[in-house]
Amino acid sequence: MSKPRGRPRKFDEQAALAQASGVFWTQGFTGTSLDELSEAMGINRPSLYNAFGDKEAIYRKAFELAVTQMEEASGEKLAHSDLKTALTGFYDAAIDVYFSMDPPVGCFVFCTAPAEAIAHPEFRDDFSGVIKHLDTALAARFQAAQEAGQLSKTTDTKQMAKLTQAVLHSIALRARAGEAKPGLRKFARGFIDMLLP
Amino acid sequence: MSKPRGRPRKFDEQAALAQASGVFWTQGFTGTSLDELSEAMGINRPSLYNAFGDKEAIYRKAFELAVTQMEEASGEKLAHSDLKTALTGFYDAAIDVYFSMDPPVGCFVFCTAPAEAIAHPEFRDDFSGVIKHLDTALAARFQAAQEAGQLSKTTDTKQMAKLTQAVLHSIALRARAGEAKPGLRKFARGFIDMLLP
DNA sequence: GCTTATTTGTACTATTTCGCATATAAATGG
DNA sequence: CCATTTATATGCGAAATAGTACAAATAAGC
Repeated sequence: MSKPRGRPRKFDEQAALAQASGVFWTQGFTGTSLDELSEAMGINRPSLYNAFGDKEAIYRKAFELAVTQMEEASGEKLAHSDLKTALTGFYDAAIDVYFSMDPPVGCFVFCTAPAEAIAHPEFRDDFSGVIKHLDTALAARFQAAQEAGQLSKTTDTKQMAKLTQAVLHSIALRARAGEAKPGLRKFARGFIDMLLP
Repeated sequence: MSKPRGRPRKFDEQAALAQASGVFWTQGFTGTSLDELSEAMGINRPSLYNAFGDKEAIYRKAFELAVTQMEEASGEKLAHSDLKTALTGFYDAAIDVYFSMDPPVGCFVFCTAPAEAIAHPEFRDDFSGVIKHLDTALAARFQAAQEAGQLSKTTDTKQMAKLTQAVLHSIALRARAGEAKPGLRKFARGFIDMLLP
């Protein structure tokens, strides 16, 4: 609890990472220079290394932060007791994030991260982890719905989870391609209606 | 028909672009240097500029080539008279492309291209064009199935096309995340079975 | 054979990039 | 007040990068 010994930091670590996240999000890992990061985070390069490590480490921490925020926002919506409401809220939350910048940039995880996944296996593992985590979260939600009698016992919850995530993937990509928000929301609703008539 | 005037080229334009496509595919636009391209294509830098233009121009031509090959392969499968066979072939063809390299790299269009779409609006338009083109092709295929009596007249063919493409998007991303081929084929088949019971 | 047209290859430049060395600043502990 | 610890700031340096100038090479046209 005692204050750290040396000169105090001039920046907030989380806020700085949030800035870094925004830059990586729009420009990608290789497309972002340390000078740009330094500028956006308000920290000069030597302090960056001191606080976060090299460029890869900064990227992974920024990525993790973006994922955490995303999972918290959508996870909350997904927990709603009514499945249809839960799914609608889940997609809407994601779409809101995809359109949170100007111009809209789509998804960090599903649009930016994949490009670096081949050259950087650690990035690929981070990326793969998000997909798997979401698979299990969605499958668990569908299983809960089955037990609550909102869903037929015969439906394959894992397959349904993958399909639900597929729609999210598509929305992410379409948002980055420049499609408008209402069309994407409509697409999500159409899918939900088909799933839960 | 007469032979061109000056010194003849030492390389085949299409083959060289195919090589460039492979490099961009795995490393992205910013992740690829002109030296790497020069090396992979077997053409030194000044000749690259002379033949194709700058790095952006090379990228767009390589992208276009990859898209064309992809659309030809999957379009052929999609044309099969039986809808179920057509869709199965469509996905299998795509999956084969996604696993055609070692290690498997997933999709150029849906995994690599999106990352550059914000910084390069021309790339975004190329990317967006593929999505729209596939939307119309799939919708047309479903409409044909309706007219052939293989599909209920009440189904929304456009929505169905988007859903079908969503599954493709997801397969592309999962392939890049490192998921294995059989699981992705199974996912596709599960979707088709759900669509056409 | 000579001119013209085009490609190739070497070499160059200006810029950007990452990472670090070194010195200075700002805090705590005693 | 002094030693210790940590952060900041300036700036260096080696490597990579995009793009180009220029001369040599290789063809066709006449």
